Amino acid sequence: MEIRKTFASNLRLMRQTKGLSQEELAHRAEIDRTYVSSLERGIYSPSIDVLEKLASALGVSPGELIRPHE
Amino acid sequence: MEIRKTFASNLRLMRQTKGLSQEELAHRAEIDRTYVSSLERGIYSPSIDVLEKLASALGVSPGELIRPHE
DNA sequence: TTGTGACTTGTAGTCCGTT
DNA sequence: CAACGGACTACAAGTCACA
Repeated sequence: MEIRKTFASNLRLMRQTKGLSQEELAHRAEIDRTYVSSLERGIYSPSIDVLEKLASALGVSPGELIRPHE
Repeated sequence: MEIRKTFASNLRLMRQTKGLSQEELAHRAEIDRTYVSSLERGIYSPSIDVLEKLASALGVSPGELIRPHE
C-alpha cells in the first residue's frame, strides 16, 4: 500500500475517532477545509509540514499518521 | 524543533551512517542529487512520497526519518 | 563530493462556490 | 457534513552549470 493511501485512511479514521468534522480539523490544523477532504480521498501527497499540523491537531505523532495500522 | 529540520538532520546522519554519498542515495531513491542536498539543508519540506522513497533507500521506516532522535 | 543560484514545470494548497 | 468543480497562488520537484 502506498504511503499516500495509508495516510489518507489513517487521517479519516483518527479524525472520526476523535469525533471531529473535516471542517473542525481543518480549522485546528489551520489548513483549508476542502484540502482535508482531498487528503482523505488520497488525491494529494502532503508535505511533512502539513503532516505535522494535522498530527498535532489530532494529538498524535506525525509517524502515527503514516504508519500502517492493520 | 520544526519537523523539517528534524528530517534534514536525520537524513544526513542516517545517510552518513550508511556510508552513502548524496549521489548514491539520490540514485537509489530515484531523485535528484541537488535536491537531496537541499533537503539536508532544510530548504524544502518534502512530500510524504519523497519521504518514503528516501526511507526505503535507507532501509528505515518513514516514521524513523521524521522522529526526533535525541 | 557537496553547495548554490537560476530557472522551469508540476503539484500542493487556498478560496470561491454547488451538489 | 462531505464530495467535488474551477481558478488561482505558493512552493515542492527536477534540471543544469559552476564553484
